[in-house]
Amino acid sequence: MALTLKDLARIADVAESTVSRALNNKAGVSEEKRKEILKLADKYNYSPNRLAKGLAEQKTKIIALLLPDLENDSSLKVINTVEEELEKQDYQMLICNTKNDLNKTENYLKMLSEDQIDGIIVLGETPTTGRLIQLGLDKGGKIVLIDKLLEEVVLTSHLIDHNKSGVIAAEKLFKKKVKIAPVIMIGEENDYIEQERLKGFIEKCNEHDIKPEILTGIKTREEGYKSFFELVNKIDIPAGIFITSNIAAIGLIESIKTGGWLLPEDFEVIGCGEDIISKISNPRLTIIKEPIIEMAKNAVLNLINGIQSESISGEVRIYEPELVESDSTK
Amino acid sequence: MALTLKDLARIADVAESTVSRALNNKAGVSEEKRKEILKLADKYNYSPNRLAKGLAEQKTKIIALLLPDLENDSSLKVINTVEEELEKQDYQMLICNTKNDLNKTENYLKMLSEDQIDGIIVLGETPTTGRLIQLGLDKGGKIVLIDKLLEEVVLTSHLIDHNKSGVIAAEKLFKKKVKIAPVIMIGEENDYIEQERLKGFIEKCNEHDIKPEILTGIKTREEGYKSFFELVNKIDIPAGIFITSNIAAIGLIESIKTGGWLLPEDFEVIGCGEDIISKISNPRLTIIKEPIIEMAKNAVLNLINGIQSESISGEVRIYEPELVESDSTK
DNA sequence: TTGTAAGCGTTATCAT
DNA sequence: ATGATAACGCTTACAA
Repeated sequence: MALTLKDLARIADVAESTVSRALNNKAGVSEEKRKEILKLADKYNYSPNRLAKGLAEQKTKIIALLLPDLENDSSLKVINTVEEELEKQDYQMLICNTKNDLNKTENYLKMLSEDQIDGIIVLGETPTTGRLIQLGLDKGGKIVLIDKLLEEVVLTSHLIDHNKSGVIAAEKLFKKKVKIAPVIMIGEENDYIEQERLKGFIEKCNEHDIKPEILTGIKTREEGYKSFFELVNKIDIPAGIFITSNIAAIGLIESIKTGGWLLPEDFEVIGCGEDIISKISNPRLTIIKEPIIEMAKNAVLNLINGIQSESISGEVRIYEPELVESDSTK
Repeated sequence: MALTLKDLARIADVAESTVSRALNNKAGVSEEKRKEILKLADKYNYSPNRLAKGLAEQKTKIIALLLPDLENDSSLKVINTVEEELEKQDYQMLICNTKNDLNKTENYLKMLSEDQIDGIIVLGETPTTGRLIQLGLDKGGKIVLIDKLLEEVVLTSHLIDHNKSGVIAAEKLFKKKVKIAPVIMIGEENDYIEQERLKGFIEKCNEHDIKPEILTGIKTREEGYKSFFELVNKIDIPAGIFITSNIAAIGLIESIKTGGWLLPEDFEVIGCGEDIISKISNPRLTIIKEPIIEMAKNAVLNLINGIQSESISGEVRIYEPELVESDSTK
């Protein structure tokens, strides 16, 4: 159907190897012949077959992105960034949504091992078993992690210092009203990330000799809304609140306003992660920003670098979250 | 490195063709041998090489999803749905973000034509030239469109009746206060989709012998906010507003409330598209829902069906938008 | 510089 | 039912 390299060789009346060299800018062809071949390739609109190339070269220039979900803004950001970086380098990306399901993950890993892909980027809570590393090792450990812990041989782990998030939030909430216990609202109680944030928050509070108020299981807008009333029953003085779920923050803000309190005058609120929600809340949410775009970018660079240099480093990079102030704090 | 079919054949002491038949459940192997081979394959953890398979079979079980951006919720929904459906059928997906850029698109199309992918799903405003069809024809026109117009041979076009969106919105806004001109706020003025919505809206208004108020260029939250004041200068009676950008709707709602008006009592607001924003607005936004998930699902089904049946139908399916009432209308 | 031929890991055709 | 072998489209020693 489509023109092949073989056809091109016949047309140019040279050997296939010569065409291959010419097309790939490799030494061993006279400039004269190369130009001629390139012209013909262009004229006949030749396009190489990646499968054949991959088979011969043992590399595909395709990498896979394993994600735990496709629900939130940050997944989208990562996809976006990874895609952008890959495209620059002529790589392509397969999206694998594991949905936090081990079966689906296994399934994908099996597919990927068949695909001869060059590398994998694993994001966040994607559940994995030993098979991940097994697969990786086949290709020389070309795996990069973003915000995920794994005691396995990987190229690079890009981690967020979630503890620091808690510290920063506590620090900010303390600034002006030292005597009031700040509040932290987290989602899943035994989630590693939430635990880290919580620890950092508590630590910082302890420095000030104060015990923070802790509410757990606040993930939805409704839970955010209700949590406020739960809160005002416990404490009667306005305070600062660090709430890790932005969607819950929306509910929280609503309930504060509904209750007749002023924001940020009475209650300061800090969210976590810069997404669309934090931008459209009213007032706009002050947040602890996690540099996921930078992380994703570096992840891709690391991966491609690792693929091309055949090295297995096993490096760990820690990224610091950062306070981005908007109108929900003063 | 990894075990190949050839190795397996040697181990089982049979010909490669026999192993291939056994592995692929094809006729021509005794049950006895098949079982034996399957057991060995399992034991040695054999996994086929998709590249080689693809090369031999001339099909890859990979399809590409071309999108105009990776910014909004609906892109995410489509990715999510497409991925889900494909995974069921053991297909994989390459994400190609064209960013509404013809160069990037061309680039991708070139890559894709090298990839020997089995099909393409093109979403929305992805800019395309004749090369798309050219590429498609090579593989027999395995292209499916979602919410995109293209006068080219494709398998199926899945289109939203955007005109109807305008009609439904106008209808709803009219219901109770027949004498007041409803308002429509759209974004890009010469965007096809917005034009259709506008036309439908105007048509319906005309049925009631009323000229609607039309505001264009309302895309951001800020524009939504300001548009309200622009509006109250023109009309002095509370009215209903159909605003096609949800993010702008957030601004609009804010300004209405800031202005001291009640919502939905004074101003009814209808948005477009069911995304996270419409759910977290306060009050929750009544919207014209476009069935993109259903469309995406059907698109995948169509595509895979088309790939397997080698047919080129050229069908068009129209999807009707639907009013989903929340609290911003009464 | 150029060509020949083997090899990448499968499937498919044709004998046996 | 089974096996040998060509074919898929490319790269890459090795020869010439």
